[in-house]
Amino acid sequence: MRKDARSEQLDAEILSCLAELIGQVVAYGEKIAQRFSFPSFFIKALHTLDCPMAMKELGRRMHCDPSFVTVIADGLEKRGLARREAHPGDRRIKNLVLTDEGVELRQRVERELAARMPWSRVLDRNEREQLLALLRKMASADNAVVPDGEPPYPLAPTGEVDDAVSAASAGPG
Amino acid sequence: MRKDARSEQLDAEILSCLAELIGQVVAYGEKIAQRFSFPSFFIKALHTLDCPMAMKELGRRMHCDPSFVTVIADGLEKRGLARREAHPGDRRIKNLVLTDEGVELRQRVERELAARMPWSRVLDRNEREQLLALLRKMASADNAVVPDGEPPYPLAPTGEVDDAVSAASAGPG
DNA sequence: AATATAAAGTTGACTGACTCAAGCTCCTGC
DNA sequence: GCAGGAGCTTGAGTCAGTCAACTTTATATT
Repeated sequence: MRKDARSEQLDAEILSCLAELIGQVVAYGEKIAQRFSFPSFFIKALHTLDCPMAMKELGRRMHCDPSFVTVIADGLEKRGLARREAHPGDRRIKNLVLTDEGVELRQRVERELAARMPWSRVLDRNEREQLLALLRKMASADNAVVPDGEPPYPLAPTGEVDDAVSAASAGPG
Repeated sequence: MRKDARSEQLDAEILSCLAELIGQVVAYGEKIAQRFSFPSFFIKALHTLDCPMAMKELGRRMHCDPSFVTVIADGLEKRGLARREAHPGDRRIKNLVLTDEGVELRQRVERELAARMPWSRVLDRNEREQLLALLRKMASADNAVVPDGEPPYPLAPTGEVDDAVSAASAGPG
């Protein structure tokens, strides 16, 4: 069982490094939330809302109670960042849809976050491609189901680009 | 500016995948905490306490207020997992030291966590080595200072192994 | 068609993680 | 020896997040 023990050692070190990384990411998220002066779960919500989705689905993705999704939706709506829309065919469901303003803010936040993250600072292009490949493998292991039929929001990095981005965001798999 | 835009796109995708991964890690952490029936920040504390350290230092690493470290220390002490020890030379400082029981529990938790994590399940050995290298690079970018002079706690993966483990935990770099 | 069951969302009460301000003890510089 | 500051603690307070109960709508059974 030598190999297994070494393997566990490896996993443990990954966990340690990742824990630290998580700390950094969360800290940055909160800092940015403060700057925009709203609670940090709005950042999380904006990020998670990558396309129109039922409130239930948002709750699933954010690992939180449906009642809390109501709070989030209220907040986003009050600030004009999103609105509830009736689901055609099932009137129980309310789709949460970002407004233009919401999409714009989402882009800004994404870009600011991404720019400050360690991988943007210390990894070169090749390493980042490598990292993404590994992360994708892990992220898609458990869940990767998007209720298709809903178009994703654009994630245009800057106003200066047009073709490269749309091509990239179109085919992630 | 094409290259730059593509780069941002890459960073953004990394952030997305990582956000999902963080969700999974946190969720597992809470599940395990529930099983041991104590709050999940104890898990974090046990993990962070990889060697005796001042309460202040624990607070820094956990990104939380000193007063909350007091709560943590109280809890760990009450359960016999750690104790406060006077710092020789500065009586303001209290070193938080895991008891034998604490070290043992820490090992168990680490192993259970590590075993359930996505990288243990979907990445092969080579990929995990790759991942660790990348994570190390990022984690050490910001902070990587251990107040040396304090011995780290052992992280023996299992009880069935003896030599391989001690060798592995001795030289991680 | 009527009734039962269940799912999506909302509301209000509540818990508990976490912070802030103030205080105590001890160290350091003048 | 006193002023200021660091490390820790205490008590009060805040806010993120949950739980239980309810409304509305969909679906299954008879």
